[in-house]
Amino acid sequence: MSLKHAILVLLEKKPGSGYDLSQRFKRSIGYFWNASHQQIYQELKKLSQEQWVEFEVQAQAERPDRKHYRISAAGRSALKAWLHEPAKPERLNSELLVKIYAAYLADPTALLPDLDRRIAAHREKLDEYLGHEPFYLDKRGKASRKQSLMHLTLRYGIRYEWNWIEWLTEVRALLVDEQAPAKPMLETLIRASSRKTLAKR
Amino acid sequence: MSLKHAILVLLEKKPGSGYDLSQRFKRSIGYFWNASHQQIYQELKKLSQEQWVEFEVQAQAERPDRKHYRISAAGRSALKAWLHEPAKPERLNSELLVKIYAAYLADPTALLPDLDRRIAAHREKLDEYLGHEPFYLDKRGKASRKQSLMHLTLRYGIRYEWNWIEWLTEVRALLVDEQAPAKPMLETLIRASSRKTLAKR
DNA sequence: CGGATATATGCATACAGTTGCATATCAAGC
DNA sequence: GCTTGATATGCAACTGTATGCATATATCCG
Repeated sequence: MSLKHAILVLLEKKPGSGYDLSQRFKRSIGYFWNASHQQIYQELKKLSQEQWVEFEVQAQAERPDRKHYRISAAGRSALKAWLHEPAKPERLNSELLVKIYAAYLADPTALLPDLDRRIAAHREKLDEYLGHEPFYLDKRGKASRKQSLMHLTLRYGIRYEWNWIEWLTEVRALLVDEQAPAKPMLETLIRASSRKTLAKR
Repeated sequence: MSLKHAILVLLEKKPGSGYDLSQRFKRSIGYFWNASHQQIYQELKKLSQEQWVEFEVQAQAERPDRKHYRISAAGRSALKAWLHEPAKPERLNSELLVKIYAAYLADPTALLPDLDRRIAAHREKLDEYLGHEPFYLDKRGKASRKQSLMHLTLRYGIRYEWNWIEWLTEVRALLVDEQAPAKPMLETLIRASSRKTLAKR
């Protein structure tokens, strides 16, 4: 499980409450990890039982009390140890892909609402992420390794969203026009690049 | 949950045993859905309780008995109904990305074994998927909608693996050379393409 | 004045997915 | 002869994630 570690990383960068963390999951690192507030609160409880985080209650006038969490020394070394452990292979399970694979069973337009909703959602995220990038591009050259790594994770998010948009647009074209889509440029690139890497080996 | 529906789709295409299904998950549609044999057997049990699938036991000499499953009429209409329901938004959680985000805490080479393992795994899958594609390309023009849809899901798999390879290679370069990677061509394409779509709206 | 949204935390339950184990046969390789 | 791997199915226990509910205050908007 790495929700534990995702929380530890966030707290290592900056302490905060469960609520703060859920905002940060939504607003800043959503391009590689998502967590609901319930998961976060439960995980923080476990983490403080393990002594990997500490907290102090902050009473607030006219606002509910906050538990201000920060990572402990034990938590910090657990994080470092985790970085040296092998990661388990990613597992891809996409409901939408299953639907598209099965789409021949229904009429061609049945999936259009889903497709359009998803394309719009990915466009929105892409815009958001592209809006974050100038921050990193501005300080090129003088960027620290930490900054460069954060930038790369953002670029993963950009690639991911863009990939979905391109592909879903192809699928949409097939369902609407009832014909195979024109071969997009990227496909050619993929094949060219992969032939190169294949030749190299 | 769509493991249920993934199984129904597979049985709709071709009946078979739990073992057969686990092979098909591994070998043919792994580019969008993965399931372990335990999950499959449990799900098949539930599906036959719901009367969405039927089975007959086939005794085999010198091999364990098989349960040969096929989809029922009720299962087929459940599948069709499901196609018209909205899909829930995809949720992205990548352990490796969390590690890369946190990599500044350890020495730069700590993640290299993970990266190399993952790059090799994605290359292997990419090769496998590229090997499947000629089958679809050969019958272009005379391909049915069903075939085209299957082809598109394969292309998703190809894009997915390629995307990982490209990006992981950038990350590796940063960790090894301790410098920001050269801006790859794709990144430029992404930005160009997105500006177009932004302008269109 | 009512409804939506933001702040702030949490419990209980259900469902999904993983891990470890168990059983049984046969073929291939060392 | 022994191990490994493929065929074939399954239980039990555990971990992880999702869903629904509960509470409390304040602000913003119409």
